[in-house]
Amino acid sequence: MMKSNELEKDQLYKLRHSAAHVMAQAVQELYPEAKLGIGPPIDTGFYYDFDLGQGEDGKPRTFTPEDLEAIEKRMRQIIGGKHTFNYREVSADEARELFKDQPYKLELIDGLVQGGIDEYGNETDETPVISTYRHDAFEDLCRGPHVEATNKITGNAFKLMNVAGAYWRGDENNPMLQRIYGTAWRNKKELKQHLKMLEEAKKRDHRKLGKELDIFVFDEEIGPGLPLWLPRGGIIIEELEKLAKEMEQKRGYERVRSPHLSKEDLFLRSGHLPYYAESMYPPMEMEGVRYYIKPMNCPFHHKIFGARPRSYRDLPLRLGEYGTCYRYEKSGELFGLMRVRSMQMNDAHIYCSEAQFEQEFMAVIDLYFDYFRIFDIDKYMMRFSAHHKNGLGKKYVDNERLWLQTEGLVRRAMDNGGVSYVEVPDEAAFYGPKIDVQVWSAIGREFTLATNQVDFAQPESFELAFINSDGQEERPLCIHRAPLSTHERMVGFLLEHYAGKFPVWLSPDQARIIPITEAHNEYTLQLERRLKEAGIRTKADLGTDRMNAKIRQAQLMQIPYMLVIGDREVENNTVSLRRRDNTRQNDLPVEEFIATVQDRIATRSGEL
RNA sequence: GCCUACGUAGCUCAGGAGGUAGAGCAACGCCUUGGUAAGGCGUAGGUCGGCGGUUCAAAUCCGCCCGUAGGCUCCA
Repeated sequence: MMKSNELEKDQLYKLRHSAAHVMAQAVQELYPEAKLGIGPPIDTGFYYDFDLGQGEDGKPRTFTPEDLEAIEKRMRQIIGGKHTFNYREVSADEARELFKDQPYKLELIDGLVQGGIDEYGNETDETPVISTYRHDAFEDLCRGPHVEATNKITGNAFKLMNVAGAYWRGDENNPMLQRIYGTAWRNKKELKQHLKMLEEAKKRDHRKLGKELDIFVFDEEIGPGLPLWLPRGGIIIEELEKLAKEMEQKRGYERVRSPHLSKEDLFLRSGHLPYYAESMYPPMEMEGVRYYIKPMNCPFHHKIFGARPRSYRDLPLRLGEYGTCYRYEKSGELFGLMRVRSMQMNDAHIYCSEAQFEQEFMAVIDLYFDYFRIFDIDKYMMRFSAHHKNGLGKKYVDNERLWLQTEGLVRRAMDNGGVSYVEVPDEAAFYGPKIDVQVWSAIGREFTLATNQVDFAQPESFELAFINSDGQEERPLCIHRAPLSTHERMVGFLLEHYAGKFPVWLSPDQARIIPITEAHNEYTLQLERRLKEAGIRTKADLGTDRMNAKIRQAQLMQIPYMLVIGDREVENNTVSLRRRDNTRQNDLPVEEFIATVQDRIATRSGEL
């Protein structure tokens, strides 16, 4: 028996799917030339893809926002018609006749007939049944389910949101269709709630907060995807790096450094040029030699491993570096700090024997959990990204045996460690499988934050070896890992995660001292000096604004501690503490305040 | 890269169906000496993203380019 929330989800699903059909009918009436793609329900609504053919200028015709209004209006009329949804099964020939003017539908029918391909182009084991749903004069190839009749869709609880181009079957070599996204809910109140939620999410968008809190900027003249870190952002990065160094030092990592570019030969050997060239900045040539800027640090670390003979006694060798990498992401793929072209990675490579693999791999997973605790992260998903055999020799190193073997190693390690994960095919790196930590941005987009990857390919390309206890040469495995992601993505994520309210240890400004009148300036400056000496990032606000205005500014910048200084404080050598959560503590001895804050910082506490 | 939309002062945004622009905040100056989220007055600040075209005249119309947003593709 279904749980009630699943049942509701199912009803919503049917409602949204039905709304997609109604939209397709409306579009077809308004644009008789339109060819239909697919139109499934999604998380908050539905979409449908259309091919509108060519306009008079010979270019593909597209929708404009005004078109959406007309479509929405017609949809309401159809909904009001209370047409029932009728299911029927048809033979392949009937289906082909029915959709003879719909090339995309014919392609779908072929997929069904041949079996093994569903409407998204993915493989399926299901027995093909060709079915349609009809309401009013509109019949669509569809396996349902649907609501009983169009009036189950609430006329004022859906909204067409936007138009987007989308490639047929998600392949950029296919024609681009016009996709209309809609959102649909049970009632008007739910729709309003959803729209309000979208507004709220915008407020914690890291791009907005980054601007408001002076964390980073982009400059047109420098280039897209190349962020500038402002002093306040720089502090956050310094703190993250400090954390990483502490954690890695305790776990036996050694720090190395490597150049930002290298001769072409290195990336040919590593496999980056064969598999990854599209994402690399083009080469520069000097004295007849081609150089590339590095998209990853691994080849350099492999060279460090190989710089001298290695014994099994050296293993595991853990080489860490906050390396700066550059990747040419396509212009449309850039997204604030979450997807950039210059990035500094919390990178390390662990070289170990196969016997050591499980322990080393799980030590990295444990490190993840340590970080999650520090940052109070509980909404994430571990994704086991495996290869797909169709990509062998294209996006993946062509050695199926080693793929299956290393994937088995990862699966066993995770299962033995009792760590839950979702296995997803065709998401691996070109050199091996990985465990990615998936998180979601404020507006709901999914990102890989951290990653833990096995590499069976590059140790071989670099002919890496160590002498085992039997005196024989043995090939090490390499683990690539970046638990703190890149500085860019991590700060972007943390901005949204904390909604700008960083814990004290990460806050760019930890304390702001606010004198009530000029008469208190001297004590204020004295206090500023004391706090700074105590290692607390402090600024005295001696500006000409009134105290209230200064407090407001400090609040808006999410500064954890505001110290208001007046006659009482000067006289008693105390502070009047206002925390950013608006809790107060008056007549607090300075030493006591300092001790508390120092403790919060030292323990990286989340408490104010 | 592709589809759609947007781009006016440091920031948030008005305005403009062709006649070289306006507010609030921020900045600066003066007044105000004020106990926990904006005290008052004033000054300065923009060839309206860039380059071309149409026009007597372009911020406004057209084209191209750059950047940004929401998607598609791709991805740490």
